[in-house]
Amino acid sequence: MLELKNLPHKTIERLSQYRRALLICLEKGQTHIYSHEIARIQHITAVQVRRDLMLIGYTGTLRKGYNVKELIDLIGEIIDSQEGINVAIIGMGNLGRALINYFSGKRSHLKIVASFDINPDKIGNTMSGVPCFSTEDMEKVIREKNIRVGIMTVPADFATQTAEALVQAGIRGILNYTPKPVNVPKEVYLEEYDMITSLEKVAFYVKINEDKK
Amino acid sequence: MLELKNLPHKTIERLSQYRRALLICLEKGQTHIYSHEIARIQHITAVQVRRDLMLIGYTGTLRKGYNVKELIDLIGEIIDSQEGINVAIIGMGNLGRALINYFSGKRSHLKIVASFDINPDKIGNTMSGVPCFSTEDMEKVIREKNIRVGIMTVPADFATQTAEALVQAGIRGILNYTPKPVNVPKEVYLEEYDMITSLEKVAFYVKINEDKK
DNA sequence: TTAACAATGTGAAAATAATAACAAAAAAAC
DNA sequence: GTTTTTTTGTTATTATTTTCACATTGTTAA
Ligand SMILES: NC(=O)c1ccc[n+]([C@@H]2O[C@H](COP(=O)([O-])OP(=O)(O)OC[C@H]3O[C@@H](n4cnc5c(N)ncnc54)[C@H](O)[C@@H]3O)[C@@H](O)[C@H]2O)c1
Ligand SMILES: NC(=O)c1ccc[n+]([C@@H]2O[C@H](COP(=O)([O-])OP(=O)(O)OC[C@H]3O[C@@H](n4cnc5c(N)ncnc54)[C@H](O)[C@@H]3O)[C@@H](O)[C@H]2O)c1
Repeated sequence: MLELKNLPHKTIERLSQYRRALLICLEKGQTHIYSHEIARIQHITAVQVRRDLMLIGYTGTLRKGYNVKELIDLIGEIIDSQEGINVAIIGMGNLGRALINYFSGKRSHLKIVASFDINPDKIGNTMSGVPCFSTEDMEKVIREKNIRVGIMTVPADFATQTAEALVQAGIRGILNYTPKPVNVPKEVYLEEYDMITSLEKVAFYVKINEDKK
Repeated sequence: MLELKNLPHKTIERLSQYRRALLICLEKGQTHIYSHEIARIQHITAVQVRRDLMLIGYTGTLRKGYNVKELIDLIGEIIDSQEGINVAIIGMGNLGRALINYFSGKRSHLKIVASFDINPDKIGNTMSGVPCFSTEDMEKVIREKNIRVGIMTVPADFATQTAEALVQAGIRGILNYTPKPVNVPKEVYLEEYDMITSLEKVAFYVKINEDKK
């Protein structure tokens, strides 16, 4: 039997990316796609693509490639939850607003249903259909709306207390965009990302490439 | 001799993260730190930390741990360029503005010195000290200001043409925040990041954790 | 009809990354 | 002054991820 939890982490990330690319193909009316076409879009090898699809048990057609629609649906069955997942954004500053704009309407199974802030000017407003609540009501709203994932975009100084409040409220996953790493119990899945790390990595390899010459 | 280009990619990322944490320690007046303290902050093991530091040839003091100041400086010597790197942001929308705010004054060796847009309302403005130019002048400005890294935050439909223009202008590294993967010649270092992939990954592991019960 | 081609699927190998195990040594405790 | 503790540094081992190599099989074309 296909054991989802044994799928490599990297495969999960790539499946999300494949689907993103496949959705564009579908829109353009493309019905089939070869592994090497997916590979070229994602800057990886065709073998890698085929192996990932093998891992999720999808079989293409020889010489025709993979059925775009079918593959999108299968990836959905693998990585999405049947019942969808409600998401909240904590901290309606620049980044929080940018994310709400970006996500709104993008993925049907991931719904941003609430945002939170401490600034009274923001509380009570609605942005792209997402209402902003006071952080004081966080636990109540999270439970009422069955929010399972929180995206943290508060100032770094508030990262720790925000994570604690989210855990307290029974959140199941946190995506932390503040540059302050936070601690959560092991049953809460945590993903952290700092844009400065990415930029420093790019800068490092630019340096290396220049030195090579 | 220490061969920088042989450092594992993951080590580079972690070095950036270690430094971020160390800078906070330094601010607090902490002079030394143990490998297990760094490890706990980053949610990794102490061995991993020691191994990374071994790879860059840094030696701590037995029982005192690592000298915070020294380690910050050494990481700088490894991952920063001597002369600093000038950076541009292309697309001054929500995300572009958020990034400029976030980066400004954060890292002395990475300087955002220009932004670009096609919207006449934005061209000519300055944000956090960063002037906004027309994309028509991109090649000229990039060469004049010796900009080597570009951060793409334009709408996805303009991703391809923006990447081409950057390459044309002689850029050396691109950090692509649009959800559209782009192609660049191999001498240009490319890093792509899509927030939806991160969110879908969190959602997937939340699902898996719930199924386990 | 048959040979060449172009694609998938996968076991085996290689590369990369993380962890375990432990020696060495300074500091602390006794 | 000796033993215990604690921490670093590093080799060996294990785990994970990617790539190679090639069998398989429809399709195209000679
Ligand atoms: N701007 C970026 O591009 C960027 C990039 C990466 C990471 N970050 C990080 O993301 C975070 C947000 O960045 P930003 O530019 O949006 O900052 P911002 O100052 O614009 O927004 C922060 C928001 O959080 C609210 N807030 C403050 N304390 C709060 C609390 N305890 N609970 C809930 N809300 C609270 C503020 O009222 C404000 O609306 C920061 O930690 C920043 O370092 C930002
Ligand atoms: N908002 C987010 O949180 C978020 C997150 C991840 C990725 N993204 C992606 O980042 C990109 C920007 O997102 P956003 O929310 O800032 O969008 P936005 O619409 O607010 O901003 C886009 C900006 O780019 C400018 N622009 C348009 N065409 C351009 C061109 N050819 N050259 C230069 N500038 C041009 C526009 O004038 C505008 O200022 C999008 O591709 C989006 O998918 C956004």
